[in-house]
Amino acid sequence: MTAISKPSPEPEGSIENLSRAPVEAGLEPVREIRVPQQARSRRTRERTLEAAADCFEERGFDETTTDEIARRAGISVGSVYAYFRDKRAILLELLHRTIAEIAEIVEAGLAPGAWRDDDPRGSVRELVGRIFHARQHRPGTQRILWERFFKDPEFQAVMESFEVRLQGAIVANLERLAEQGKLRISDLATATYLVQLSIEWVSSRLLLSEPAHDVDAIADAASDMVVRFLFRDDA
Amino acid sequence: MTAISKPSPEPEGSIENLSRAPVEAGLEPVREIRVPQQARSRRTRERTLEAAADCFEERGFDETTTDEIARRAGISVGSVYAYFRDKRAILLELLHRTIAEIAEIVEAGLAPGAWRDDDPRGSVRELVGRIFHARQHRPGTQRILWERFFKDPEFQAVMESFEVRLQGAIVANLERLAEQGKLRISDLATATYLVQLSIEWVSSRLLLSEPAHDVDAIADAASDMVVRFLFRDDA
Amino acid sequence: MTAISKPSPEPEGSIENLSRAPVEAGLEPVREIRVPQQARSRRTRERTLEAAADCFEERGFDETTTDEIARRAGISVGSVYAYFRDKRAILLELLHRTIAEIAEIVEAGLAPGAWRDDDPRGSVRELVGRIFHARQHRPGTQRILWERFFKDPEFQAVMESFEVRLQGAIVANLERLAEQGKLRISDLATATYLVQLSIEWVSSRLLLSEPAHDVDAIADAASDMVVRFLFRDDA
Amino acid sequence: MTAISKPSPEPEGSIENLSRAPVEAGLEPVREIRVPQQARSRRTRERTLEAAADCFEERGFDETTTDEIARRAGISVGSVYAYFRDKRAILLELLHRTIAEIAEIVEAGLAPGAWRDDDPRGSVRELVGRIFHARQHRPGTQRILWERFFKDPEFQAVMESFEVRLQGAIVANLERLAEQGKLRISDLATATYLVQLSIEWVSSRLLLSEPAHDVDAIADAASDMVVRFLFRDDA
DNA sequence: GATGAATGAGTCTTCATTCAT
DNA sequence: CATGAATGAAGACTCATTCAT
Repeated sequence: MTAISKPSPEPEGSIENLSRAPVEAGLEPVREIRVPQQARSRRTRERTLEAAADCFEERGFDETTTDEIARRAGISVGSVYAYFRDKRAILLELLHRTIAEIAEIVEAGLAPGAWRDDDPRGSVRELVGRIFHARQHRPGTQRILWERFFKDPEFQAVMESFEVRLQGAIVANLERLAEQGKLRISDLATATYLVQLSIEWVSSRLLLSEPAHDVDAIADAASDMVVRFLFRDDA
Repeated sequence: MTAISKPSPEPEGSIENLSRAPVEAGLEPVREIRVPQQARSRRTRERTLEAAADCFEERGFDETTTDEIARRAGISVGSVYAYFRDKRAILLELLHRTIAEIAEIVEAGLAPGAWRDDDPRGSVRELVGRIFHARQHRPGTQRILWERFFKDPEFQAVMESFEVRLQGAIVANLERLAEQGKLRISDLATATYLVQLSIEWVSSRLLLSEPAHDVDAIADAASDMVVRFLFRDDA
Repeated sequence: MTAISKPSPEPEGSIENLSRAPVEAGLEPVREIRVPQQARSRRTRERTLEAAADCFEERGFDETTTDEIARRAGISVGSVYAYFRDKRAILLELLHRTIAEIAEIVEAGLAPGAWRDDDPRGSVRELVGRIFHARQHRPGTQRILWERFFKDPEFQAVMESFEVRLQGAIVANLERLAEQGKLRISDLATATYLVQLSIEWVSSRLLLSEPAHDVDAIADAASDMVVRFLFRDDA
Repeated sequence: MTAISKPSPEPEGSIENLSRAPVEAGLEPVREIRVPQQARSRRTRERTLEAAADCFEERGFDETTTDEIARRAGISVGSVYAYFRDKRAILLELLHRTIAEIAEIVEAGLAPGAWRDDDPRGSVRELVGRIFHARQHRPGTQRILWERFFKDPEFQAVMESFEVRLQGAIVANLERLAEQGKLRISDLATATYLVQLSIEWVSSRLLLSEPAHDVDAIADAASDMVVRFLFRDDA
């Protein structure tokens, strides 16, 4: 069984620490996690994250040992544990970074400049393109993150919170179109939920597949699906 | 679509931790896996599978020990290993069974009797309903299976091969409608791929969520999405 | 820091194992501790205890690794952990056994047959002799146990409960002598507390010392101290 | 009595885990331990000792990390190692200080002014009172020191050397009383050994106990025990 | 002088799997 | 056939100590 720490919020008390002074219960050790201030520190922390991402992608999360991460980062295990509570915390940070990167790419397609109310079709197509593009970034890491999604509530929560935010941004644009009478659907939230999950999943599955698929054709078709679902034909 | 049909016997190199078998390749230990003939044997094997499914759902695959499975099944570890090559083989069989159950439910909706060319909308809605229904069966196990899907190529292959079969069945029906000029799309394979993945994912995500969603409303909307994507308005 | 598990009564939940399925909190793994029924089992467990006692005496508790214990017992670490929750549990059992052995020797000196009301001096001297004798058994182990006494409340509690029992047995004899007017003290409990602690400590310290002391002379003197404290001169 | 005066510098072979110093004997690393001259240095060293004492009392010696000590003292780990060879050296200094404090209190009761040959009973009672009082100082630290006493020969040696000195001081007083024919015992050394150990132990055990005991009553009884053991009734 | 980043050997414990009884 | 005792490789994590800055 691989050692996995509990989702972060809770204090470490209930885990590991085997090492509990029987004499004085209640006082937890509270290992300090170093917050890098100097350049050397920051560099070490960064190298750890990169090395971990590489290892996770190559061998998987459970199959990667902290020793391997350290070796690959060219540092010692001790240093890994100076910056991260445990192995899971490293992946959790990779999740946050990955989502931030995806969000930046995708949400740019929903901003006023990018989204054009007068060309919903084009806007949808571009958004789909952005999502597909974002999912091509660090596919190995994204695979690991999906795997954790089903195992670890905190990972699930983080991903869902991003999805919700994204759906919110989409609904905001749709609401304007609704006022213009261009929409075919009335329950914007449900429709957006469906559309967002569908596009997300198709793009995620593409990154798992052998590159046999014609990604552009699929993006085109996906846009068609979304457009026909949401918009009146004369929109 | 990738559908690696890697025959079971080979140990999965990339899936460590699942079998700490001797490293020497070639000379397989050749432990005989019992194929139960008598009723009592079959019953024992069955109990083991049920016990394993319960354990996996409660604690997860990695977190379940073979001892727990044996204890829950009321047998000894040794007996577990008499019927299954290893722990992973148990989950693999659960995967096959789960897919068989889902397939039975879903493919019934594609059979001549159930699918009505004169009512594509209704047929789609019923199919969606069947998929949603199928995914509600043993949601815990399905969660575990998705988790493995991202870790283990064989699990991925098995699932994809079901998807391909399902898509084939859908395409078969669509082809008739295409001949009748009722379809809006031309690339049936791609469209079906999109539709199948989307519906599958939405239904899978519903089983992970708190039961806050209005499943019927989502099924309705999902049907709308599919119908508008595939069919001419006058179909 | 050496890993020490919490005193046994509490469930393992708050400790170690790291390995907690994040998905389903609350369900603890509960490693089964094997209760040996067959002869082979019992023998393995016994060998483990002996090996552990030897190791602890030679190197100390913290300095002994479970691997060393296993190696010395001629078994594998896994087997050690099959019979004992953790390293501390082994020492705890050694504590219980040691106390049982000491108790048997010492309490025999307080039984009706051994204790003679008509010869309090002789009875005290014999009791002191028994205590000194008992403390010479496995002195290395007793040293380790004293060390734990100051670190671990459960060890302290076990030892104190033996002391209390012993004091009770002494008081029972003194009460008869009190009725016969032979005692010089009135607060039997306090006097017994003093006497028991003093003799115990002197005998414990002797086992730590180089064998330079004249144990018999000290036992004689200790008896004198106790007798003069408790009994009238004409008793 | 054994009083091994092992000079500090040598690393204690049997006390592992206290110094993971290079194994090569002979070529000592010769890290300079700073002897503070200036007031600020002395203050820093002092703060470190206080911080360490606090930590040790709260969590125990093994459970306290040098980082914790440094943090609590408001300095860096490096500085701790500038003033102390290692963690053990800190506790060793606390031992010396504690003993010095106890000695001051107790030996004052044996000085000509305090000890009154014409009132042995009162003098004994006062001495017992002083010992009990001394043991109430920093009980947490004293608990840690007792724990080390059983683990570390140097700690044992230091404590025993104090005991020997104390016993010497007691014997010096008793010898005068012996000349006055007031003593009941002839082997002063043995008797003093017994008495010193007994009182020491009773007072030490009181500091471990819940404060349920009537300390004064116990001190009274302990004095009675000693007096009746040592002195003629008409003394 | 002081700092605190880095080191890495060392330990406990787990659990899939085997095989003697 | 079933049992369950035994195996032992493997891995996460700690922390005393050093030393470059």
